[in-house]
Amino acid sequence: MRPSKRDELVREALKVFYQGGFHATGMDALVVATGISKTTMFKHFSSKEELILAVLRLRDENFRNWIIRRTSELGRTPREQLLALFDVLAEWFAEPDFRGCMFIKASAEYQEPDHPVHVQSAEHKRLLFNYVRSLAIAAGALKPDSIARQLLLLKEGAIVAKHMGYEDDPASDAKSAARILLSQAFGPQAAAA
Amino acid sequence: MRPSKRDELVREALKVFYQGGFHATGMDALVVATGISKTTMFKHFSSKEELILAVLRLRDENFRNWIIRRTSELGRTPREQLLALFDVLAEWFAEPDFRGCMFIKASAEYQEPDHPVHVQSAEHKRLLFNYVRSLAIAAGALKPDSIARQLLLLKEGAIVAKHMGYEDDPASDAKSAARILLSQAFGPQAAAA
DNA sequence: ATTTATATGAACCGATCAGTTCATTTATTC
DNA sequence: GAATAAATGAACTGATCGGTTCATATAAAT
Repeated sequence: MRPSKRDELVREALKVFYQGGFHATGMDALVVATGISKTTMFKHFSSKEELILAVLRLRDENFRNWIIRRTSELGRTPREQLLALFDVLAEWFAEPDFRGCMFIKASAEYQEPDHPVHVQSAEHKRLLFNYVRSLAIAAGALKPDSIARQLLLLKEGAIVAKHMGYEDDPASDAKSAARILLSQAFGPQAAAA
Repeated sequence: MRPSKRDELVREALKVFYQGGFHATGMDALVVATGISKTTMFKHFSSKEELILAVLRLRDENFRNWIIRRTSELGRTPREQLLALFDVLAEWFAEPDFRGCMFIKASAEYQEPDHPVHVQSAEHKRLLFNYVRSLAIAAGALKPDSIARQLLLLKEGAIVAKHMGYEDDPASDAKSAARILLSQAFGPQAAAA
């Protein structure tokens, strides 16, 4: 079995759902957008929800790998990488097709706390937290969990602000706030990054 | 004209949309939930979208007034009120029916930047920013716009984290971060709040 | 009591929803 | 070239979507 059609469907559905939303995008719209027949779609996925879950899995993989790769490229030390998170954010915001965080939007459309889509969206945030915490630990932060949570609050806030469009450069605001928080996270006497 | 039915509809629709989402809540569901006939609904609002806009106007009024009142009650000085923002946030999160920010969710479902629902949701955030900035100015912050934006990034991030359920007490994390940012916002020599 | 405005129920509209059925076609593989 | 598997198009299901029509009923105001 060459799963190319299935993968192609998930890849294209990711784009369409990301731009158009989940409820607002019907399966027939996916047929038009992908050129894949509805029969084939429902042979690979027994429901729209399962397709959405597959899309979210791919998004998590792509997005998290990209974050890890770019922070590694932009920062030499773990502490620099923590700060570089917000430069990566700025790169993302600058993409012409930027439409906010797919997981925030997914959990906004599927609100019930134990809905599979909601649960899986939260899992992405936990995995990202694990990465940021590992950087904080490697950097020698006094309270790595705490600083990781705080930095990620800034990140989520910036994503929301950018997506809603009421702020011009939230990544820059988040970065300057992060710099202050980081300067406190290694003890009062620690040197700057 | 006694506009009681219209107001009653908007008040009830606010609850149902907030709990169930916009696309996922049909007009017939509102008929069941409110007991108001569909004929009457479309006599007051020419479309579902207009009803949603009226709901968002009410939400903005209620929510912003509540924030202003509670911060005033919890903090004596403007600077205390800036910090109290995050105690108000914690109160909100503790409400049993908490379901995140209605405006974040609305702009997640209506993504096009110039869609009326998206535009009006962003306007709510701007109005809230104006209030926080006025507190920062009254408190004598060096860069009131900057600190207001930073504090609001923490607020939005905390709302998202709480709604998605991947963090237990994001309001507390946001508050401790806010304390650090505030301590820098009045100059290196300024006393703590 | 009569006018005027507001609200009602229920049937109805065409469009779209997620999902199914089925006969046919296109590739792979041996 | 026969067998096997994957994909197709198109029609179809029943439910629901936002929104309309219309005749009736319920008020309040004069």
